[in-house]
Amino acid sequence: MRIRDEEKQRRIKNAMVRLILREGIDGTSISKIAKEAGVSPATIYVYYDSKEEMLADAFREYARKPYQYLLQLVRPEMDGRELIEAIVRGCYTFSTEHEDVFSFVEQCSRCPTLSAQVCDQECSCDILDVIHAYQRRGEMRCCSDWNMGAILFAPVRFLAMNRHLAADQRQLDELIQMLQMLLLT
Amino acid sequence: MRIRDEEKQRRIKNAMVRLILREGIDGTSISKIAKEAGVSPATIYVYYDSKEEMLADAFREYARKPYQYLLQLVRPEMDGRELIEAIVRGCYTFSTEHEDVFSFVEQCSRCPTLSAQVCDQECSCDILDVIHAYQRRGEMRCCSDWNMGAILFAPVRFLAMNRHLAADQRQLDELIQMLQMLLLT
Amino acid sequence: MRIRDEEKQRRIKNAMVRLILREGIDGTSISKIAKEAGVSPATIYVYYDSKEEMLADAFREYARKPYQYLLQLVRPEMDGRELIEAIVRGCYTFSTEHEDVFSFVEQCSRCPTLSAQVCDQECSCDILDVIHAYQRRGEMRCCSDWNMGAILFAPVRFLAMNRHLAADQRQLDELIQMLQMLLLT
Amino acid sequence: MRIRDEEKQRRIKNAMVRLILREGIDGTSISKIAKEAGVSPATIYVYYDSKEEMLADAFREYARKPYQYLLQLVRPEMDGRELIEAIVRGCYTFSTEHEDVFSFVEQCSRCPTLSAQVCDQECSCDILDVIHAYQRRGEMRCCSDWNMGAILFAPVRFLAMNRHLAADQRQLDELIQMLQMLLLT
DNA sequence: CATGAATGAGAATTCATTCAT
DNA sequence: GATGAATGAATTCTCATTCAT
Repeated sequence: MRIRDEEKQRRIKNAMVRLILREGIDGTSISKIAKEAGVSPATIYVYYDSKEEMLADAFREYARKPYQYLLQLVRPEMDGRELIEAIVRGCYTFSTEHEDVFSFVEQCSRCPTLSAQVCDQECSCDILDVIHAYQRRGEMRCCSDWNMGAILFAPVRFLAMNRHLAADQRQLDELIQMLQMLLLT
Repeated sequence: MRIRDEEKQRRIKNAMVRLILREGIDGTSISKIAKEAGVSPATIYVYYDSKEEMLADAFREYARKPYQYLLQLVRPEMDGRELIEAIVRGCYTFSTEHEDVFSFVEQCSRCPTLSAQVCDQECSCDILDVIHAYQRRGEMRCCSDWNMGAILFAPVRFLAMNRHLAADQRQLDELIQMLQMLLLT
Repeated sequence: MRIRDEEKQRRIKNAMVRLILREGIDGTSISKIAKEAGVSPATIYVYYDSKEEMLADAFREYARKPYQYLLQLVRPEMDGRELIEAIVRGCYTFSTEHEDVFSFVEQCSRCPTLSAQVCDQECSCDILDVIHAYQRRGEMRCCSDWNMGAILFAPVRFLAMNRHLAADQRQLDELIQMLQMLLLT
Repeated sequence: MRIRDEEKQRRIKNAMVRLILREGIDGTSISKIAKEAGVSPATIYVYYDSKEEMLADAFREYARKPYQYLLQLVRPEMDGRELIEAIVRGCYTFSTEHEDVFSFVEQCSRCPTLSAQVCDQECSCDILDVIHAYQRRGEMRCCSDWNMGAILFAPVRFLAMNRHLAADQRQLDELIQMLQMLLLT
């Protein structure tokens, strides 16, 4: 018996995400994914019951990725100012270094048939917990988690999305400054 | 004769946008659109050369819609505080009252094969001009247009997107307050 | 607009029935049918929503055919003896002259996913009505319709099915004689 | 070791027959059979070279079953009247108690790619031999074996097939009476 | 012997588009 | 201009079978 190959499943997922970056969800078919991953289309159905399920599964996994990335960056010794910079800059860096994952998650979260799979709030809860500590210590302004997420992540993602037209480092620096102004006490 | 034609083209566009809200771009086919619009698939090709072109055309048109909606709301006699409230609340209201258009634009702007069709900056230029006036008068903080757009529109859209999980009026009020704090001088 | 072609639908049905005679229901695919009918596989879906529906529709139509064939053969001036001969011999002749339809109906009526589509009793009701008249006149033995059908049609179909191994004219003559003996008064 | 093997082969066959009752020959695949039997698809190929061969083998085995069942029922001390009743009623009972086998054999014998595997005449030869004895003793009417089979088995199978619509015990009693009338001397 | 993984071939069906009227 | 019919190409997914362990 051939043993189930975790690495092959990874290859399939990666191929899918890469393709969706290039051609969009609606331009990405099972057979293209199979070709990109170097497996047979039928093999994909060894690992997933349907295309829908494959997308949902990857969405659920990758939606956490940017927040996990941020968690690695924040250090307890940072003050509030540094925290905000780390988060916003980290968010931007992730989007550029993993633009496939970034684009994939952005597309999925707007897709009506997929968006229900993931609650952004839940994905960001760990990083929100970090922020809660700063809020309790009076270093950061208090507001609802939804607004904290909205303010901290949405604008920088907007910049990242338009980075080819617009954003350079100065843009990002300015945004960081503004958010520090707004969120620090 | 001419009137009837444009009315039909509108029906097609509306049907498309409605469908894309329900089933996503990749679940929306020409024949489904035709059925939803009550016309023959062939009729769609009287008005558009291809599906791609139809999407692009609608994207170009609808991307301006939320900003046109805002322009109607702002009045010269508003002060900065009122302007920000009008914009943010208007943005939210548009998303709920025209959720098909909102979802359509969100999906298209994340789709790699469509996003190049539209520069958000250009769509928002009129409302940005209004803001420029406030900035010149010293009523609003100066920052790059990209960041102004990022801060003013992205967070409220995030709330609108998650409105079924999260956002109620209080959430929105809080966001408005924060943005007033940040952007007023 | 091209006009809907009844003759094309006929060609599709005929192709299907011919193929099912040669290769059985489970050896008959849409693309084989399309090839046999000289149309594109997609064209079949202009006329039917699914393979299942196509089979069901044809089954419903063809299940009546052998009984309609019999109705043509029986004449009011026949006596009971002649009636039975006409029916049994007609049943056999139909099976040989339209072996595709015969085989198709036999296969469908044994298939669990199709058999519910057709009630044999209903298909044979006209010929049963003819028999009822003979029964009322005392020319034929009375029994339930189900048993009349069972006795009149099932044995001759069995012979027809095995005609390559077994049945010749003498066999059929013998069967007719026996049924006359049994059913005449 | 040997015993375990045969038990597994039996499980596979039973699973196949059960499935074919539920979903028909064309809805029954190797992997469904494997799942139903609780083995791996590959295991099936330990016992059979191909799906075709598996079907053919089972058909050859099961086609004899109803006649073996009848043989158990007939007793030398029966007179002709009792014999006919035993056969017809037995035939019916078998169809209800082993409806999977009954449906399987009915389906296979109508399937053009399988029917050649089995000659019904050969399967029924033992029970026909019993009847021959009664014929030689003058207790039963003489006719060809094909017609004897046609008359004795086909009608009751027809009733069994339609048992949910039609046949109850009274129906069966009537049929038995008619066949006694016809076949006894 | 037994197996889950793997797959080329093919299944049913849908797609975007064109045709003929 | 408008249409339902028609279709080649592509879609998702399943199949019978083989592989490697």
